[in-house]
Amino acid sequence: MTADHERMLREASLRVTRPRVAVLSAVHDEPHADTASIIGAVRTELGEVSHQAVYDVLRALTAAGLVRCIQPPGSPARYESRVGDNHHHVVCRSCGAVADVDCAVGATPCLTASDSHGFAIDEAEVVYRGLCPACATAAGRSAPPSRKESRV
Amino acid sequence: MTADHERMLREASLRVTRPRVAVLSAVHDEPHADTASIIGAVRTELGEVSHQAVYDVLRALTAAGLVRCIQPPGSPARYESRVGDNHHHVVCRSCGAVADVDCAVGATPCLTASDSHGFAIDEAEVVYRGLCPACATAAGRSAPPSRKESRV
DNA sequence: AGTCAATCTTGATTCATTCAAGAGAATCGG
DNA sequence: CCGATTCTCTTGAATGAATCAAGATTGACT
Repeated sequence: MTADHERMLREASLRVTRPRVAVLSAVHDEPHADTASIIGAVRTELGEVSHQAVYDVLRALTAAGLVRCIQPPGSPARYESRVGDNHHHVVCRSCGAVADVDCAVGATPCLTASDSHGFAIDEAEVVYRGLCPACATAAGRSAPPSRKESRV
Repeated sequence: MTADHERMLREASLRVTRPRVAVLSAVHDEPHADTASIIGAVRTELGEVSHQAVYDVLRALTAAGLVRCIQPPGSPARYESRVGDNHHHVVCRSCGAVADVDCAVGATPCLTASDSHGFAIDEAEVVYRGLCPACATAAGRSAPPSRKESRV
């Protein structure tokens, strides 16, 4: 429902425009979508929209805290709507799929650096790497599938 | 001391060429150097060397486990010579400086995800973000940081 | 030395992202 | 409701990292 998204924009003191609502919907509909997928989804809904607009919107939404940007190496930027909680990501080495991973229960061990070299650390992001179920079984018998889209 | 680096290459079954020795030296001399810096260092030592050669060499060295590639968001790829131990990195939000951070607890505590969604996780990389000492003091008196809450 | 395969050079290309300038639209005070 | 203001979108071009392709060199082994 777009009414929710409109309200989210207003509450974040952002102007409500159709590209913004569409981008927000796209990120909610397909978590971990990369920029190209988002542009595609927005254009499916609204017709032609400039990629520049999508980039601007994503930046504004990220700055407002409505979406979160993750940048896995070897993949374009991806966005997700889960914000404000402490969760990380696992990225498939083979196909690039991304899934959410809640932080290991307990004391968040890795967030306590032993020697911070004087850095004022305020955030830590953990990226797990491995094989997704599909690629793991595929690798067991033949060549793994080539890189494709993110899938929850 | 190029003799050591030559030996490292031979022990990894890699051909010993001047570009390779120079790249290996550069990575050892300047930890966390980005690709452009490495190209610069190599050219300072050898004269003109194609960037393609440096890319190829870095890939070969990474595959052989002689160097490690880290890819902080918003920065080109960086390389370091510390391999085989479990350590992570802290990246300055302001200037992009990178420093090593030893994992606080035990050997590989970060590999314990609470729910792996069936992924076969074999590695975890932790990226801490914050301000380096220089940028922290600079931000203290001039432009104050506009950062949001520190969500771990 | 001679041979072969790995490596480097040259040059072009892809891709994600950003920059710049102007047209257009959302919000707010009247 | 309406105009003014400011933010947002469109258009078009540019940047920068990294990759691809083809041919020339060169290291390693016999």
